[in-house]
Amino acid sequence: MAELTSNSLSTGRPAEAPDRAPTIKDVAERAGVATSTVSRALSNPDRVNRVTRERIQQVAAELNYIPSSQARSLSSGRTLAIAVLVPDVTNPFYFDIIRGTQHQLKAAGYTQLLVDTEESSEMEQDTLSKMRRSVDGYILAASRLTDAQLAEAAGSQAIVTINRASANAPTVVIDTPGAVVQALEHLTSLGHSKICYVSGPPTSWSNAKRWKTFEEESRERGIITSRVGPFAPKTTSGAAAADAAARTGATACIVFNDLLAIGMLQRLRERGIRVPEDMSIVGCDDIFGADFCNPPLTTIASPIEQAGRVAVSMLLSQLNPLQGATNRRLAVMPTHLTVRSSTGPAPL
Amino acid sequence: MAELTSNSLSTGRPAEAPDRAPTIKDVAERAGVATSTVSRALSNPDRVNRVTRERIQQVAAELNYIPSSQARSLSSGRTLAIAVLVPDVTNPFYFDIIRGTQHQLKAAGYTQLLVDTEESSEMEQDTLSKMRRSVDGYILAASRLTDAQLAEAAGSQAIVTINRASANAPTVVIDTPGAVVQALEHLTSLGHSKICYVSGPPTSWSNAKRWKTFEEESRERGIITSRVGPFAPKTTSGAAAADAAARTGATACIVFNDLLAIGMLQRLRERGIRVPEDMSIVGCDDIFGADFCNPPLTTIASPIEQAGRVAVSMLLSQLNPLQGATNRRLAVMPTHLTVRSSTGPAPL
DNA sequence: CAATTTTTGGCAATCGCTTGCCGAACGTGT
DNA sequence: ACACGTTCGGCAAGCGATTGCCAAAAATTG
Repeated sequence: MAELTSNSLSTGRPAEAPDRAPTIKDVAERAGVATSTVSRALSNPDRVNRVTRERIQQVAAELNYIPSSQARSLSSGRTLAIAVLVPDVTNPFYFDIIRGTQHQLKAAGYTQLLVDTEESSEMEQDTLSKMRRSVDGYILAASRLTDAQLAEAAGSQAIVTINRASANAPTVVIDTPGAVVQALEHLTSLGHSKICYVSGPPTSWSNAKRWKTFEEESRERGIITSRVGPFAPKTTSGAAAADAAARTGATACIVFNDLLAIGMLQRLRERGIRVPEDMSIVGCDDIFGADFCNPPLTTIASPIEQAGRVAVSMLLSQLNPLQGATNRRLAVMPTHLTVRSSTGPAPL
Repeated sequence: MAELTSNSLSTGRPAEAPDRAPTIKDVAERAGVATSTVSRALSNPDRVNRVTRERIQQVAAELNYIPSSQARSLSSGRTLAIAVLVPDVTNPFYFDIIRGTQHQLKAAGYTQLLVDTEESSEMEQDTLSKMRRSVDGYILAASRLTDAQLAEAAGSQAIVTINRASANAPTVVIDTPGAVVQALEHLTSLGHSKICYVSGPPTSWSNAKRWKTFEEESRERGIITSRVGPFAPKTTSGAAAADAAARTGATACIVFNDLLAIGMLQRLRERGIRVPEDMSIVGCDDIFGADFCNPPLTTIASPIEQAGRVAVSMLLSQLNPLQGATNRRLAVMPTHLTVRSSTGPAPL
């Protein structure tokens, strides 16, 4: 990088463009070809003779030429950027999704635009419309949109959702039913028969899904269910959640997510309700912190980072329909119950 | 959004552009003016008559016109995008920085490009050069660059660093010396006289800074110091760190960051070393989880989100030098010691 | 009311790159 | 050698904005 100034000096005449970033034109001139040839050599290598191509590539490298993504997308129509919308960047659940998408996008030469929609469907919609010109597609993690909104959006742009099934867009979800069943069996085998579901945000699809499965499966097993909430998916909502759950007389709770569960843990301890002796707690997501909270949380784990990666590949295959690719519309990530210390035998 | 199709129908003739996003030209035609006027009406309102401007704005709204950021930046030279580079998106320490920058950038009409540099200075450099055409500036959180690299980069582009002082770029740092002094006083007042510093990554500026202050201040107070490490700033490195620290015979540790400290907590518990009875631990950063780990961590807290915000405003004022703005080159965020349960009286 | 200044809006060049189209050069089969 | 199919590289027209320059219109002034 540093040597290229000296490099242009070595051409004989002083460097023409002292500082300004080199453009395709600079490369073309220096290589003695037209800009169109440079363009092709760089982005459509087969279209140009090998020796020409190599010369151009060499010159480009010497000049440290980097094509302007703006100019490129202006003329080509593709931006090579994908927006990833998450309800809350500080929620650890999304960390791994973000990392997963980031990895996969970068590998494919795309840029990731991360947007925090602050749990607001308005903001989500707004972003969707404001960014439509600047990205090729969207990944919506835990979208708060209604079905209708989602359908409309998916009609005009490439979208993949995570943890939000929809008939209109490809989706990657985690296997909630399977997960709930595992949790339920774990709890019943420990002797619990009165179990409470601690509900997350009303606009959350996965919350609805979890509750539904929980209720159905519980009925089948003759478990007495109750439900409290909704609560915001934050540790700070845990106190209220814990109090509400304690009142129901349940001996175990399945909690919408780990954030809430961890908050509950703290509150229960304050109130002298022992976990798991008096009350068992099962969380969801196995987020950062679930393993070192007190007590460590039994929780439903899932390969979240992979979910992000899968979402990206689904989106990209939607954007660049390859030959033999069977466009998957749905991916279900497996789950497993990670048992730690927040669950134990039911009190007598 | 939905009404605009019907809107164009109501003009009498069928909608001209059925689907394609409306361009400035569409707006111009519909409003009966030239594109240049539309451009001005929208981004330089004083340059155009009030009634014309309002008509244009109305038409733009009807059409749901959104200017193409690519086209805009091609001609104007500004991208209205800022890249934020962090060493590890899944490190909770950066969450709040990210959220802070995101907020502030959005408020100023900028787009945030988040990049995970994976603790690698090569990747950081690479990003810096690859993105130079697509962003107006960079925020480097905990940069791993050398001084020389940083200086070079800062020479050709707008940069603000966080937690990395540099003569060449404006910086926001947290008040490490103050923090270390607080921690030290806390520990000495509890009777500790042999304290170990648990070191983070060798390329981390704040690590170096913390160690330096620790050593100096300890010397003044007659404390016997030791140092172990370096360790990667992850909970998984905590085990090795704990073992190493235990060997030193120190009764208290000041740990590079909370991630590492939390990992140590787990290991110490496994080994039956009680915290704080046998060993006191002080972390840094007060990240998510520091309050609910076991035992809750005494740590040095700092307004991280605000650091992100400040960094953004420093960067923006660098980009758009306002009139009376005294361009600050350095912002120091205050710190305070949050005492929880991981520190206690020194063993006899 | 003429002269001058200020507003206001349009023209057209430009930003850097992609791509459809075309012609030159180069093989090939007969 | 001739007609024909390929390959390769250049020309030039955009992509959708911004902006310097200019002229028409309006406002101000003496």
